[in-house]
Amino acid sequence: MALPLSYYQNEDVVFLARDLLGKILVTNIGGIITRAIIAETEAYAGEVDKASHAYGGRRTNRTEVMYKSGGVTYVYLCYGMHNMLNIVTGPAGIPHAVLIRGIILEDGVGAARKRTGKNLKKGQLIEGPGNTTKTLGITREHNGLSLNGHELWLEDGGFTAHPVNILASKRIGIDYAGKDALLPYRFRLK
DNA sequence: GCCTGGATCCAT
DNA sequence: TGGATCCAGGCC
Repeated sequence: MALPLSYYQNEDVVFLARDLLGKILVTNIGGIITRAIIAETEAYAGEVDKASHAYGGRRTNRTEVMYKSGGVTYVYLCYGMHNMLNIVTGPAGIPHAVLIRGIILEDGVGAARKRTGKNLKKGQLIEGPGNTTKTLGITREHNGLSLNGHELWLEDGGFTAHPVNILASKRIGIDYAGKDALLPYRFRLK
């Protein structure tokens, strides 16, 4: 069962970034199902967060999807080669997003091996947002998809991470964000 | 229209 | 530590 869209409309993006740990992320790419547990996330707090693409209310073709009502994907290209998957959260007009930075591969190992060229195993931790999308078969073609659809969705039924099993730290690769670079918005399962 | 650099990854 | 690779966003 996919999580209801109402789940994503919580205004507290930092809460959601933590809560998404342990949830199951499922892709159906051309009929091939891949399932993985979310193991690492980062919160991007919309207009007030210097690290966010929507900082200062920036509204462009790329960021437009961030302003939608929570429960859609935001996928963009980074460094000319890596697709980055975000979950848009919050009510319409509030451009919050959660970056998925790491997963634990559960099902669809064969497809994941083919996509990555690596000898991946069930239960293996996949680190890094670029590696995450590559493993799951996500590209920019999956930008703006509803998480209520048939290609990409989340399920409960992984587990709910206990606070003592969550590591909070500052975010990666956003040194340009000044003070905001120090915010403890990165969450990992221990 | 041009230029800069990036929410990365991997080999060196 | 640097190269891959390309486009968004800022500035002219």
